Amino acid sequence: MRLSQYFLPVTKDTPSDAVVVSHQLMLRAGMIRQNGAGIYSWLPLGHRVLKKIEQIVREEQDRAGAIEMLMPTIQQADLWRESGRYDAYGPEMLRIHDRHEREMLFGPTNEELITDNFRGSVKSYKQLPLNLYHIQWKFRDEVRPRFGVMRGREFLMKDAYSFDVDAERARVSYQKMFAAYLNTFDRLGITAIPMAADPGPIGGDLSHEFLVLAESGESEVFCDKAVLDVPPPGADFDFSDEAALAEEMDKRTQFYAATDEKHDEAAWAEVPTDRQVKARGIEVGHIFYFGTKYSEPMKATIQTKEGAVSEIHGGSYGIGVSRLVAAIIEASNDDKGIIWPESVAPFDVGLLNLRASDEACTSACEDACQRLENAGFDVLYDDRDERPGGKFATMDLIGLPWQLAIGPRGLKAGTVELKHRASGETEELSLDAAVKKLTSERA
RNA sequence: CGGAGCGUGGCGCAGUCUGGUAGCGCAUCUGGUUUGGGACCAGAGGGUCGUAGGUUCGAAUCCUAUCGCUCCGACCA
Repeated sequence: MRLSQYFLPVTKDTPSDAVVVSHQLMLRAGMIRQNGAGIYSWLPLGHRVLKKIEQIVREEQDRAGAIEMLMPTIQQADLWRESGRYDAYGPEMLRIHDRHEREMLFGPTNEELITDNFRGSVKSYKQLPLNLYHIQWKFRDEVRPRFGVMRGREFLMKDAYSFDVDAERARVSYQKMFAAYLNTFDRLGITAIPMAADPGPIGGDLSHEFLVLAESGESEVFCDKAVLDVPPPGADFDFSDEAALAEEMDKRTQFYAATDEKHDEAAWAEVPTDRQVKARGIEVGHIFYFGTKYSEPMKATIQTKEGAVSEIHGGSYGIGVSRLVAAIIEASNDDKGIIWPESVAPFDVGLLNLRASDEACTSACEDACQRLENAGFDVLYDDRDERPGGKFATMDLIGLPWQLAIGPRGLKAGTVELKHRASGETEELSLDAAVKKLTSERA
Protein backbone atom coordinates (compact mmCIF):
# COMPACT_ATOMS: atom_id res chain seq x y z
CA MET A 1 0.00 0.00 0.00
CA ARG A 2 1.32 3.39 -0.99
CA LEU A 3 0.92 5.95 1.74
CA SER A 4 0.25 8.65 -0.85
CA GLN A 5 -2.85 6.72 -1.87
CA TYR A 6 -3.88 5.59 1.58
CA PHE A 7 -6.02 7.25 4.25
CA LEU A 8 -3.88 7.67 7.32
CA PRO A 9 -4.74 10.88 9.16
CA VAL A 10 -2.02 11.04 11.80
CA THR A 11 -1.60 14.01 14.10
CA LYS A 12 1.20 15.40 16.17
CA ASP A 13 -1.01 16.88 18.83
CA THR A 14 -2.83 14.67 21.23
CA PRO A 15 -6.57 15.29 21.25
CA SER A 16 -7.46 16.65 24.65
CA ASP A 17 -10.36 14.29 25.23
CA ALA A 18 -8.12 11.26 25.45
CA VAL A 19 -6.63 10.44 28.82
CA VAL A 20 -5.35 6.90 28.48
CA VAL A 21 -2.41 6.13 26.26
CA SER A 22 -4.18 3.65 24.00
CA HIS A 23 -6.93 6.13 23.24
CA GLN A 24 -4.42 8.89 22.57
CA LEU A 25 -2.35 6.72 20.30
CA MET A 26 -5.33 5.35 18.41
CA LEU A 27 -6.49 8.87 17.67
CA ARG A 28 -3.03 10.11 16.78
CA ALA A 29 -2.31 7.14 14.56
CA GLY A 30 -5.53 7.71 12.68
CA MET A 31 -7.09 4.40 13.72
CA ILE A 32 -10.42 5.64 14.97
CA ARG A 33 -12.59 8.69 14.91
CA GLN A 34 -15.23 9.50 17.45
CA ASN A 35 -18.85 10.04 16.54
CA GLY A 36 -20.41 10.23 19.97
CA ALA A 37 -19.84 9.01 23.49
CA GLY A 38 -18.51 5.49 23.15
CA ILE A 39 -19.15 5.34 19.41
CA TYR A 40 -16.31 5.25 16.92
CA SER A 41 -15.58 4.86 13.26
CA TRP A 42 -12.74 2.50 12.52
CA LEU A 43 -10.47 4.18 10.01
CA PRO A 44 -8.44 2.02 7.62
CA LEU A 45 -5.47 1.43 9.90
CA GLY A 46 -7.60 0.62 12.92
CA HIS A 47 -9.83 -1.53 10.83
CA ARG A 48 -6.92 -3.64 9.68
CA VAL A 49 -5.89 -4.34 13.26
CA LEU A 50 -9.46 -5.09 14.29
CA LYS A 51 -9.78 -7.61 11.47
CA LYS A 52 -6.48 -9.26 12.31
CA ILE A 53 -7.48 -9.74 15.92
CA GLU A 54 -10.87 -10.97 14.84
CA GLN A 55 -9.26 -13.54 12.58
CA ILE A 56 -7.01 -14.92 15.29
CA VAL A 57 -9.96 -15.17 17.65
CA ARG A 58 -11.89 -16.97 14.92
CA GLU A 59 -9.12 -19.44 14.17
CA GLU A 60 -8.75 -20.37 17.82
CA GLN A 61 -12.47 -20.79 18.29
CA ASP A 62 -12.58 -23.05 15.26
CA ARG A 63 -9.65 -25.04 16.54
CA ALA A 64 -11.49 -25.65 19.80
CA GLY A 65 -14.46 -26.99 17.91
CA ALA A 66 -16.76 -23.98 18.03
CA ILE A 67 -18.78 -23.26 14.91
CA GLU A 68 -19.17 -19.79 13.51
CA MET A 69 -22.49 -18.24 12.55
CA LEU A 70 -23.91 -14.73 12.57
CA MET A 71 -26.86 -13.34 14.47
CA PRO A 72 -28.45 -9.94 13.93
CA THR A 73 -27.61 -6.78 15.84
CA ILE A 74 -31.26 -5.74 16.11
CA GLN A 75 -33.56 -8.20 17.81
CA GLN A 76 -37.24 -8.47 18.62
CA ALA A 77 -38.15 -8.03 22.26
CA ASP A 78 -40.22 -11.24 22.41
CA LEU A 79 -37.41 -13.62 23.27
CA TRP A 80 -36.17 -11.32 25.97
CA ARG A 81 -39.62 -11.31 27.51
CA GLU A 82 -39.54 -15.07 27.49
CA SER A 83 -36.24 -15.25 29.32
CA GLY A 84 -37.33 -12.59 31.73
CA ARG A 85 -34.44 -10.33 30.87
CA TYR A 86 -36.42 -7.67 29.01
CA ASP A 87 -37.26 -6.11 32.34
CA ALA A 88 -34.22 -7.35 34.19
CA TYR A 89 -31.62 -5.88 31.87
CA GLY A 90 -32.30 -2.28 32.66
CA PRO A 91 -31.43 0.89 30.78
CA GLU A 92 -28.15 -0.50 29.53
CA MET A 93 -30.16 -2.16 26.81
CA LEU A 94 -30.96 0.16 23.96
CA ARG A 95 -34.64 -0.22 23.21
CA ILE A 96 -36.10 0.96 19.96
CA HIS A 97 -39.34 0.73 18.03
CA ASP A 98 -39.87 -0.09 14.41
CA ARG A 99 -42.43 1.63 12.16
CA HIS A 100 -45.19 -0.64 13.44
CA GLU A 101 -44.31 0.27 17.00
CA ARG A 102 -42.98 -3.20 17.62
CA GLU A 103 -40.54 -3.33 20.47
CA MET A 104 -37.02 -3.99 19.28
CA LEU A 105 -33.62 -3.78 20.85
CA PHE A 106 -30.01 -3.51 19.84
CA GLY A 107 -28.51 -6.69 21.21
CA PRO A 108 -26.20 -6.29 24.19
CA THR A 109 -25.59 -10.06 24.12
CA ASN A 110 -27.18 -13.07 22.47
CA GLU A 111 -28.16 -15.82 24.90
CA GLU A 112 -31.84 -15.55 24.02
CA LEU A 113 -31.33 -15.52 20.30
CA ILE A 114 -28.91 -18.41 20.29
CA THR A 115 -31.13 -20.44 22.57
CA ASP A 116 -34.00 -19.83 20.20
CA ASN A 117 -31.88 -20.92 17.27
CA PHE A 118 -30.86 -23.98 19.16
CA ARG A 119 -34.24 -25.15 20.43
CA GLY A 120 -35.73 -24.85 17.00
CA SER A 121 -33.39 -27.44 15.57
CA VAL A 122 -31.80 -29.57 18.21
CA LYS A 123 -33.90 -32.26 19.83
CA SER A 124 -31.53 -35.10 20.65
CA TYR A 125 -28.56 -35.70 22.88
CA LYS A 126 -26.93 -37.11 19.76
CA GLN A 127 -26.53 -33.59 18.42
CA LEU A 128 -24.56 -32.51 21.45
CA PRO A 129 -22.19 -31.13 22.46
CA LEU A 130 -22.52 -28.02 20.37
CA ASN A 131 -20.72 -24.72 20.58
CA LEU A 132 -21.89 -21.91 18.33
CA TYR A 133 -20.30 -18.51 18.15
CA HIS A 134 -20.38 -15.29 16.23
CA ILE A 135 -18.37 -12.13 16.05
CA GLN A 136 -20.79 -9.28 15.97
CA TRP A 137 -21.29 -5.70 17.08
CA LYS A 138 -23.02 -5.21 20.37
CA PHE A 139 -24.51 -2.13 21.90
CA ARG A 140 -24.65 -1.49 25.61
CA ASP A 141 -25.81 1.88 26.71
CA GLU A 142 -23.11 2.20 29.33
CA VAL A 143 -23.60 4.67 32.11
CA ARG A 144 -20.17 6.00 31.44
CA PRO A 145 -18.35 5.13 28.25
CA ARG A 146 -14.70 6.05 28.45
CA PHE A 147 -11.14 5.48 27.37
CA GLY A 148 -11.93 5.29 23.67
CA VAL A 149 -12.79 1.81 22.46
CA MET A 150 -11.82 0.35 25.81
CA ARG A 151 -15.30 1.00 27.09
CA GLY A 152 -17.32 1.91 24.08
CA ARG A 153 -21.06 1.62 23.86
CA GLU A 154 -20.83 -0.04 20.50
CA PHE A 155 -18.20 -2.74 20.51
CA LEU A 156 -17.20 -5.85 18.63
CA MET A 157 -17.46 -9.04 20.62
CA LYS A 158 -16.93 -12.69 19.97
CA ASP A 159 -19.54 -14.59 21.90
CA ALA A 160 -19.76 -18.35 21.94
CA TYR A 161 -22.49 -20.47 23.45
CA SER A 162 -22.13 -24.08 24.44
CA PHE A 163 -24.89 -26.63 24.79
CA ASP A 164 -24.49 -29.85 26.69
CA VAL A 165 -26.58 -32.64 28.00
CA ASP A 166 -25.57 -32.18 31.63
CA ALA A 167 -23.35 -30.21 33.97
CA GLU A 168 -20.50 -32.64 33.71
CA ARG A 169 -20.31 -32.42 29.93
CA ALA A 170 -20.76 -28.66 30.15
CA ARG A 171 -17.63 -28.54 32.23
CA VAL A 172 -15.66 -30.02 29.38
CA SER A 173 -17.06 -27.45 26.97
CA TYR A 174 -16.07 -24.79 29.43
CA GLN A 175 -12.55 -26.10 29.68
CA LYS A 176 -12.21 -26.11 25.92
CA MET A 177 -12.97 -22.44 25.82
CA PHE A 178 -10.65 -21.85 28.73
CA ALA A 179 -7.78 -23.44 26.81
CA ALA A 180 -8.77 -21.74 23.55
CA TYR A 181 -8.68 -18.36 25.28
CA LEU A 182 -5.18 -18.94 26.57
CA ASN A 183 -3.98 -19.73 23.06
CA THR A 184 -5.88 -16.82 21.59
CA PHE A 185 -4.36 -14.23 23.88
CA ASP A 186 -0.94 -15.76 23.50
CA ARG A 187 -1.16 -15.41 19.73
CA LEU A 188 -2.25 -11.81 20.17
CA GLY A 189 1.01 -11.15 21.94
CA ILE A 190 -0.45 -10.48 25.36
CA THR A 191 -0.64 -12.25 28.66
CA ALA A 192 -4.18 -12.52 29.91
CA ILE A 193 -4.56 -14.02 33.36
CA PRO A 194 -7.62 -16.12 34.09
CA MET A 195 -9.14 -15.03 37.37
CA ALA A 196 -11.95 -16.36 39.42
CA ALA A 197 -15.07 -14.36 38.70
CA ASP A 198 -18.52 -14.09 40.10
CA PRO A 199 -20.11 -17.39 39.05
CA GLY A 200 -23.60 -15.96 38.75
CA PRO A 201 -26.81 -17.70 39.73
CA ILE A 202 -25.53 -21.26 39.38
CA GLY A 203 -22.56 -20.99 41.65
CA GLY A 204 -19.59 -23.29 41.47
CA ASP A 205 -16.16 -22.52 40.14
CA LEU A 206 -17.00 -22.15 36.48
CA SER A 207 -16.58 -18.47 35.77
CA HIS A 208 -13.36 -16.76 34.83
CA GLU A 209 -12.39 -13.37 33.63
CA PHE A 210 -9.25 -12.98 31.55
CA LEU A 211 -7.32 -9.85 32.37
CA VAL A 212 -4.40 -8.11 30.73
CA LEU A 213 -2.20 -6.26 33.19
CA ALA A 214 -2.05 -2.55 32.41
CA GLU A 215 -1.86 0.61 34.44
CA SER A 216 -5.04 1.97 32.95
CA GLY A 217 -7.00 -1.17 33.75
CA GLU A 218 -10.37 -0.65 35.31
CA SER A 219 -10.09 -3.46 37.83
CA GLU A 220 -7.64 -3.99 40.60
CA VAL A 221 -6.15 -7.46 40.44
CA PHE A 222 -4.26 -9.69 42.84
CA CYS A 223 -2.37 -12.72 41.70
CA ASP A 224 0.43 -15.11 42.36
CA LYS A 225 3.30 -14.30 40.02
CA ALA A 226 3.61 -18.01 39.25
CA VAL A 227 0.41 -17.96 37.22
CA LEU A 228 2.13 -15.66 34.72
CA ASP A 229 4.76 -18.27 33.99
CA VAL A 230 2.44 -21.11 33.00
CA PRO A 231 2.88 -21.56 29.25
CA PRO A 232 -0.19 -21.60 26.96
CA PRO A 233 -1.50 -24.97 25.73
CA GLY A 234 -0.04 -24.24 22.32
CA ALA A 235 -0.89 -24.91 18.71
CA ASP A 236 -0.56 -28.67 19.09
CA PHE A 237 -2.96 -28.94 21.96
CA ASP A 238 -5.49 -31.72 21.58
CA PHE A 239 -8.93 -30.39 22.41
CA SER A 240 -10.36 -33.88 22.49
CA ASP A 241 -8.12 -34.89 25.36
CA GLU A 242 -10.33 -34.30 28.38
CA ALA A 243 -7.64 -35.03 30.92
CA ALA A 244 -5.39 -32.45 29.30
CA LEU A 245 -8.23 -29.93 29.23
CA ALA A 246 -8.81 -30.30 32.95
CA GLU A 247 -5.11 -30.06 33.57
CA GLU A 248 -4.76 -26.79 31.65
CA MET A 249 -7.33 -25.25 33.91
CA ASP A 250 -5.92 -26.74 37.10
CA LYS A 251 -2.41 -25.63 36.23
CA ARG A 252 -3.56 -22.06 36.58
CA THR A 253 -6.35 -22.16 39.08
CA GLN A 254 -4.00 -23.72 41.64
CA PHE A 255 -2.46 -20.26 41.96
CA TYR A 256 -4.21 -17.36 43.53
CA ALA A 257 -5.65 -14.85 41.05
CA ALA A 258 -8.64 -12.60 41.63
CA THR A 259 -10.03 -9.18 40.89
CA ASP A 260 -10.94 -6.83 43.70
CA GLU A 261 -14.53 -8.07 43.59
CA LYS A 262 -13.52 -11.59 44.47
CA HIS A 263 -10.41 -10.78 46.43
CA ASP A 264 -9.88 -12.90 49.52
CA GLU A 265 -7.38 -11.42 51.94
CA ALA A 266 -6.87 -14.68 53.79
CA ALA A 267 -5.98 -16.63 50.65
CA TRP A 268 -3.87 -13.74 49.43
CA ALA A 269 -1.85 -13.77 52.62
CA GLU A 270 -0.83 -17.35 51.90
CA VAL A 271 0.87 -16.33 48.67
CA PRO A 272 4.58 -15.81 49.33
CA THR A 273 5.22 -12.10 49.55
CA ASP A 274 7.80 -12.09 46.76
CA ARG A 275 5.25 -13.66 44.45
CA GLN A 276 2.38 -11.32 45.20
CA VAL A 277 1.43 -9.22 42.21
CA LYS A 278 -0.97 -6.41 42.87
CA ALA A 279 -1.76 -4.50 39.71
CA ARG A 280 -4.51 -3.22 37.48
CA GLY A 281 -6.07 -5.19 34.69
CA ILE A 282 -8.22 -4.88 31.60
CA GLU A 283 -10.87 -7.53 31.19
CA VAL A 284 -10.61 -8.91 27.66
CA GLY A 285 -12.51 -12.13 28.08
CA HIS A 286 -15.13 -13.65 30.31
CA ILE A 287 -16.39 -17.19 30.31
CA PHE A 288 -19.10 -18.75 32.38
CA TYR A 289 -21.29 -21.72 32.84
CA PHE A 290 -24.88 -20.80 33.51
CA GLY A 291 -26.56 -24.18 33.57
CA THR A 292 -30.23 -24.06 32.72
CA LYS A 293 -30.70 -20.34 33.26
CA TYR A 294 -32.00 -19.83 29.72
CA SER A 295 -32.97 -23.33 28.70
CA GLU A 296 -35.47 -23.49 31.53
CA PRO A 297 -37.57 -20.40 30.84
CA MET A 298 -37.11 -20.79 27.11
CA LYS A 299 -37.75 -24.52 27.12
CA ALA A 300 -34.63 -25.56 25.30
CA THR A 301 -34.85 -29.26 25.86
CA ILE A 302 -33.50 -32.41 24.31
CA GLN A 303 -34.18 -36.06 24.72
CA THR A 304 -31.56 -38.03 26.56
CA LYS A 305 -30.32 -41.49 25.77
CA GLU A 306 -32.82 -42.82 28.25
CA GLY A 307 -35.64 -41.04 26.47
CA ALA A 308 -36.19 -38.43 29.15
CA VAL A 309 -36.75 -34.78 28.30
CA SER A 310 -34.01 -32.63 29.77
CA GLU A 311 -33.04 -29.00 29.73
CA ILE A 312 -29.68 -28.37 28.18
CA HIS A 313 -26.80 -26.94 30.19
CA GLY A 314 -25.30 -23.85 28.71
CA GLY A 315 -22.29 -21.66 28.97
CA SER A 316 -21.26 -18.45 27.27
CA TYR A 317 -17.85 -17.18 26.38
CA GLY A 318 -17.02 -13.64 25.40
CA ILE A 319 -13.97 -11.91 24.02
CA GLY A 320 -13.97 -8.14 23.56
CA VAL A 321 -12.45 -7.89 20.12
CA SER A 322 -12.54 -4.11 19.79
CA ARG A 323 -11.41 -3.68 23.37
CA LEU A 324 -8.43 -5.91 22.61
CA VAL A 325 -7.13 -3.33 20.17
CA ALA A 326 -6.83 -0.87 23.02
CA ALA A 327 -5.64 -3.47 25.51
CA ILE A 328 -2.79 -4.55 23.25
CA ILE A 329 -1.68 -0.95 22.84
CA GLU A 330 -1.86 -0.40 26.58
CA ALA A 331 0.43 -3.38 27.00
CA SER A 332 2.81 -2.41 24.22
CA ASN A 333 3.86 1.16 23.52
CA ASP A 334 6.62 3.64 24.19
CA ASP A 335 7.06 7.40 24.08
CA LYS A 336 7.19 7.31 20.29
CA GLY A 337 3.99 5.39 19.76
CA ILE A 338 2.50 1.97 19.38
CA ILE A 339 4.55 -1.23 19.21
CA TRP A 340 2.41 -3.87 17.57
CA PRO A 341 2.95 -7.54 18.17
CA GLU A 342 3.66 -8.97 14.72
CA SER A 343 0.51 -11.06 14.72
CA VAL A 344 -1.82 -8.07 14.78
CA ALA A 345 0.24 -5.30 13.17
CA PRO A 346 -1.72 -3.51 10.45
CA PHE A 347 1.24 -3.93 8.10
CA ASP A 348 4.37 -6.00 8.47
CA VAL A 349 6.87 -3.54 7.12
CA GLY A 350 6.99 0.21 6.74
CA LEU A 351 9.06 1.19 3.74
CA LEU A 352 10.45 4.72 3.82
CA ASN A 353 11.54 6.49 0.69
CA LEU A 354 13.95 9.03 2.11
CA ARG A 355 14.21 10.98 -1.14
CA ALA A 356 11.19 10.54 -3.33
CA SER A 357 12.44 13.18 -5.75
CA ASP A 358 15.48 11.06 -6.50
CA GLU A 359 14.87 8.64 -9.35
CA ALA A 360 17.40 6.03 -8.29
CA CYS A 361 16.13 6.08 -4.74
CA THR A 362 12.53 5.77 -5.80
CA SER A 363 13.20 2.89 -8.15
CA ALA A 364 15.13 1.12 -5.39
CA CYS A 365 12.09 1.56 -3.15
CA GLU A 366 9.73 0.27 -5.80
CA ASP A 367 11.97 -2.74 -6.19
CA ALA A 368 12.11 -3.33 -2.44
CA CYS A 369 8.34 -2.97 -2.17
CA GLN A 370 7.77 -5.46 -4.95
CA ARG A 371 10.13 -8.00 -3.49
CA LEU A 372 8.67 -7.77 -0.03
CA GLU A 373 5.15 -8.07 -1.32
CA ASN A 374 6.13 -11.04 -3.44
CA ALA A 375 7.54 -12.61 -0.29
CA GLY A 376 4.11 -12.23 1.31
CA PHE A 377 4.62 -9.12 3.42
CA ASP A 378 2.07 -6.39 3.85
CA VAL A 379 4.05 -3.27 3.11
CA LEU A 380 3.10 0.29 3.88
CA TYR A 381 5.24 2.27 1.48
CA ASP A 382 5.76 5.93 2.32
CA ASP A 383 6.33 7.23 -1.19
CA ARG A 384 5.54 10.85 -0.42
CA ASP A 385 7.99 13.53 -1.47
CA GLU A 386 8.67 14.83 2.00
CA ARG A 387 11.53 15.20 4.33
CA PRO A 388 12.49 12.03 6.19
CA GLY A 389 12.02 13.17 9.78
CA GLY A 390 8.27 13.06 9.70
CA LYS A 391 8.30 9.73 7.94
CA PHE A 392 10.28 8.09 10.69
CA ALA A 393 8.05 9.66 13.31
CA THR A 394 4.91 8.46 11.57
CA MET A 395 6.25 4.94 11.26
CA ASP A 396 7.26 4.92 14.91
CA LEU A 397 3.81 6.18 15.85
CA ILE A 398 1.89 3.53 13.97
CA GLY A 399 4.24 0.92 15.32
CA LEU A 400 4.81 -1.51 12.45
CA PRO A 401 7.22 -4.27 13.47
CA TRP A 402 9.83 -3.38 10.84
CA GLN A 403 10.98 -0.21 9.14
CA LEU A 404 13.01 -0.32 5.98
CA ALA A 405 14.48 3.05 5.07
CA ILE A 406 16.05 3.62 1.69
CA GLY A 407 17.91 6.79 0.79
CA PRO A 408 20.53 7.97 -1.70
CA ARG A 409 23.28 8.00 0.87
CA GLY A 410 22.91 4.34 1.72
CA LEU A 411 22.41 3.36 -1.89
CA LYS A 412 25.83 4.75 -2.72
CA ALA A 413 27.27 2.30 -0.22
CA GLY A 414 24.85 -0.37 -1.32
CA THR A 415 22.89 -0.46 1.92
CA VAL A 416 19.47 0.17 3.32
CA GLU A 417 18.48 0.70 6.94
CA LEU A 418 16.41 -1.93 8.68
CA LYS A 419 14.94 -1.12 12.05
CA HIS A 420 13.11 -3.37 14.43
CA ARG A 421 10.49 -1.24 16.14
CA ALA A 422 10.20 -3.18 19.39
CA SER A 423 13.90 -3.43 20.19
CA GLY A 424 14.95 -0.28 18.39
CA GLU A 425 17.80 -2.22 16.83
CA THR A 426 18.90 -0.74 13.55
CA GLU A 427 21.30 -2.14 11.01
CA GLU A 428 22.71 -1.12 7.66
CA LEU A 429 22.71 -3.96 5.19
CA SER A 430 22.12 -4.69 1.56
CA LEU A 431 18.56 -4.87 0.28
CA ASP A 432 19.05 -8.57 -0.41
CA ALA A 433 20.17 -9.17 3.13
CA ALA A 434 17.31 -7.14 4.49
CA VAL A 435 14.70 -9.08 2.55
CA LYS A 436 16.36 -12.31 3.56
CA LYS A 437 16.44 -11.29 7.18
CA LEU A 438 12.77 -10.33 7.20
CA THR A 439 11.84 -13.59 5.55
CA SER A 440 13.78 -15.66 8.01
CA GLU A 441 12.53 -13.65 11.01
CA ARG A 442 9.02 -14.42 9.93
CA ALA A 443 9.69 -18.14 9.65
C1' C B 1 -27.65 9.09 37.86
C1' G B 2 -24.53 12.23 41.68
C1' G B 3 -20.06 15.49 41.55
C1' A B 4 -16.49 18.50 38.41
C1' G B 5 -15.08 20.70 33.82
C1' C B 6 -15.31 21.99 28.73
C1' G B 7 -17.69 23.36 23.68
C1' U B 8 -13.88 29.28 19.32
C1' G B 9 -11.20 26.73 11.28
C1' G B 10 -8.98 19.46 10.70
C1' C B 11 -5.93 19.23 15.70
C1' G B 12 -4.00 21.95 20.10
C1' C B 13 -5.19 26.54 22.31
C1' A B 14 -5.70 32.27 23.49
C1' G B 15 -9.58 35.85 23.70
C1' U B 16 -14.86 35.60 27.96
C1' C B 17 -13.78 38.41 34.33
C1' U B 18 -13.33 44.46 32.39
C1' G B 19 -19.17 43.69 25.41
C1' G B 20 -16.87 47.24 20.15
C1' U B 21 -18.27 42.12 15.02
C1' A B 22 -11.94 36.74 15.86
C1' G B 23 -6.26 35.49 16.90
C1' C B 24 -1.86 32.03 17.59
C1' G B 25 0.81 27.21 16.76
C1' C B 26 0.37 22.72 13.97
C1' A B 27 -1.99 20.85 9.59
C1' U B 28 -3.69 22.31 4.36
C1' C B 29 -2.84 24.96 -0.67
C1' U B 30 0.69 27.91 -4.19
C1' G B 31 5.78 29.35 -5.51
C1' G B 32 10.82 28.89 -4.27
C1' U B 33 15.09 27.03 -1.47
C1' U B 34 15.74 22.31 0.69
C1' U B 35 16.02 16.81 1.81
C1' G B 36 19.43 10.54 6.23
C1' G B 37 15.36 11.61 12.34
C1' G B 38 8.77 16.16 12.66
C1' A B 39 13.14 22.22 7.43
C1' C B 40 13.17 27.52 5.77
C1' C B 41 11.29 31.96 3.03
C1' A B 42 7.14 34.33 0.67
C1' G B 43 2.05 34.13 -0.19
C1' A B 44 -3.02 31.90 0.28
C1' G B 45 -7.55 29.33 1.72
C1' G B 46 -10.51 27.93 5.82
C1' G B 47 -14.23 29.80 11.52
C1' U B 48 -18.44 34.17 12.73
C1' C B 49 -17.13 31.43 18.34
C1' G B 50 -22.29 24.03 20.01
C1' U B 51 -27.67 25.53 19.34
C1' A B 52 -31.95 28.68 20.44
C1' G B 53 -33.86 32.76 22.73
C1' G B 54 -32.98 37.35 25.53
C1' U B 55 -30.39 42.08 27.27
C1' U B 56 -27.79 45.97 24.41
C1' C B 57 -26.67 50.93 19.55
C1' G B 58 -23.40 46.62 19.51
C1' A B 59 -22.57 39.78 22.20
C1' A B 60 -17.41 34.63 21.40
C1' U B 61 -17.74 37.80 25.81
C1' C B 62 -23.65 39.26 30.00
C1' C B 63 -28.61 36.36 31.14
C1' U B 64 -31.89 31.98 30.24
C1' A B 65 -32.79 27.45 28.09
C1' U B 66 -31.11 23.43 25.42
C1' C B 67 -27.72 19.92 23.02
C1' G B 68 -23.05 17.62 23.16
C1' C B 69 -18.28 15.94 25.00
C1' U B 70 -14.64 14.75 28.92
C1' C B 71 -13.10 13.50 33.92
C1' C B 72 -14.22 11.29 39.19
C1' G B 73 -17.91 7.65 41.48
C1' A B 74 -21.69 3.10 41.29
C1' C B 75 -21.91 -1.15 36.42
C1' C B 76 -19.59 -4.20 32.33
C1' A B 77 -16.42 -7.72 26.72
